[in-house]
Amino acid sequence: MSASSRKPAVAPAPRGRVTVREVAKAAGVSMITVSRVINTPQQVSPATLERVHAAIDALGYVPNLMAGALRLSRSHLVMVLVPSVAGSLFAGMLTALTESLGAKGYQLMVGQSGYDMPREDALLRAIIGRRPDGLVLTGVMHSPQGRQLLQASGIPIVETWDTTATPIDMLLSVSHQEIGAAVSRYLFEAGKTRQAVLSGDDERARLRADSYVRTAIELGLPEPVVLHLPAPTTHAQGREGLRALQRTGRDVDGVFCTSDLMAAGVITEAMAQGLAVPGQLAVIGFGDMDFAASMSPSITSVHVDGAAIGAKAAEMIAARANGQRPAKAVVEIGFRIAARESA
Amino acid sequence: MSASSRKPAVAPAPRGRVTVREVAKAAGVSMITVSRVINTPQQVSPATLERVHAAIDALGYVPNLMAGALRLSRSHLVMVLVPSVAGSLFAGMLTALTESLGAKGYQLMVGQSGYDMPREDALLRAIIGRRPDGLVLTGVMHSPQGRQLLQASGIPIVETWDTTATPIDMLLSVSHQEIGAAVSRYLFEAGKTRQAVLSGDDERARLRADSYVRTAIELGLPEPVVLHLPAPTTHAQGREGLRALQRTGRDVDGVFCTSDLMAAGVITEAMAQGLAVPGQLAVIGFGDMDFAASMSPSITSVHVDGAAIGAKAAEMIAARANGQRPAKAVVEIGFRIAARESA
DNA sequence: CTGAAAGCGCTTACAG
DNA sequence: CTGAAAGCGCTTACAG
Repeated sequence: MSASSRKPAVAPAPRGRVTVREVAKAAGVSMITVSRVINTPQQVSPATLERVHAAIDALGYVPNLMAGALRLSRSHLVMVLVPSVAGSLFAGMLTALTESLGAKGYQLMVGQSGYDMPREDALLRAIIGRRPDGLVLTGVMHSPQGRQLLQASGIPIVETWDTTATPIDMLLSVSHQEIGAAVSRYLFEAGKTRQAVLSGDDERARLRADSYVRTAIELGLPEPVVLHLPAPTTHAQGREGLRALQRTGRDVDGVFCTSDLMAAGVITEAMAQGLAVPGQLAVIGFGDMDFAASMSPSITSVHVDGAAIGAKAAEMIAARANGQRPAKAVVEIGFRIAARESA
Repeated sequence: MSASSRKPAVAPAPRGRVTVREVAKAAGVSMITVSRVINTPQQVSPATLERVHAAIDALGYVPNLMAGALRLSRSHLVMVLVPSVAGSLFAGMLTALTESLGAKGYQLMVGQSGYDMPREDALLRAIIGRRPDGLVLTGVMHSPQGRQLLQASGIPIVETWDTTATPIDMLLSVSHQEIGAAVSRYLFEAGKTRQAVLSGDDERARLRADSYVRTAIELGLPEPVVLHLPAPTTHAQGREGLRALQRTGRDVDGVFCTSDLMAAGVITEAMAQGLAVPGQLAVIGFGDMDFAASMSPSITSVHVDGAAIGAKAAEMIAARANGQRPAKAVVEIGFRIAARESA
């Protein structure tokens, strides 16, 4: 008895699912032809095309994309890691990514990383293990182990919403340091000299807050009061934050909030107390959420073009997947302060 | 020359990626043993374990999850389709799904469907093609083709955030009809008899709005004014919506907004006009977003427990993936009106 | 405790 | 225009 006549070494996977094999049998053609009908129909005669399509419809065949991906080493999958899908800060980027990638034949898989870039390998391995054709990271990866794992994977990677001199691969750079400095200067030019900052305790918000403080000092102002609050920051934290600021006994005439939701909370609290905004208290937010322009008073906010980040990231990854190197591996995204009523 | 001595029929996939083969060679063991080190380490001797781990680390090996999934017909992937990742209405569900599924060894893939359940096959085929171990749909699928494709796929499916007598598979039921009716009654009991509704133009918002209108009529009130606005609805639409309502010339003392963001906009506009809320105009929102409780006036809003939906969906899918049938294929989620200052 | 062989479902360069 | 065979990277029941 030859070895190959043994009972199959492995129990077959649960049958019943339709595969190319069943379609081929039903249409009276080979599996190759079925594959061609799906991928390169121009190579198939009209009559065959019709027979195979009929079989596909009759059997409800949907090709297994994982098998194809394995064969071709192309998953047509791009992953993006955001701190939280809850916050709307990255909504513009996610929408642009979905649409730009969709147009290029990729699907987007959204993962949540929490508010700090994960230092443990687990999440990274789960990502690399799926062999995405690209990976978009919100923030830059600092952990040497993480960087090495990603670099070794060969996956095209775009780090964004932050900046670094040593990107893993490609970078869509946003300088929170410049943002913090610009906000302090903006308030200073508006005559606000007693500055404070309500900051989320995540890495990038801290960068904005620290730079804001440094700049105020450079401008010769008293050192701003800083309050750190757990990210993701909320409207309620804005209200409570203003009260906490007041409890410090320091007189404050301008507050930078590292999110618009917090800024709205500060304004709500200020108005409830009868404080004039911006007269007695100027407020600047971050993110330029939809509601910032439409509130009363409208909220002055730092605008970062998330849609541009998404579109650009999609482009870079698609280019790389096609074997091209992008024109530039590092692109500056920039920001602007949308000046409105609150400051 | 035998057929098998021909040059390989297919160009090999881009090499250089580390596979079990390389690890096995480096550790001086078989591929099977490497697989065991990763999946069932208790079956491997300590000495071998150590050698293989050393090889894995040295080579930076990360197992290809797609290959494993293909072999085992288990992707450990669950997909969820939401109208938009931008809106925060589903944030609680997404967070709960991510966490509950993560604890069970699944990864969540978030897809955007737009504000109506897709009628075209394209998206559905992209989903089924990935062979997820479960699928969570925001809303119910009406299209017969879509229903059939999904049913035939054999993928455990949870429809939610809506209700139907004929679920494809499992259902976490939310009745927008009951919600609309409850809101109209709530306003009526608060003495508001000249009711209006600002509704998104998506399917579920329409259900709430229509039921609200019917209920007001049943209560003997004049037929409410209805304004439909493009989803996803915004703060700015709330402000403009109130003005549009006023332009109809109808006197209104209670408005149901099918999102909290719109409700906040209506309140902003009312206050800008010097209207007392809720005295002259009561406002009720939907979604019970974080900020609803913290604004001033705080916003009365319909609360649906999204986190419960996420956790329950994860549980149902995991049970089904383990071959169990869930205790109940249909579970009522319910809602409550969080009574606050605005109504 | 360790290994050989088969197969998950697909696709492509070559031959006819 | 159509088909045979090999192989993408992994895992498992059986044998030793």
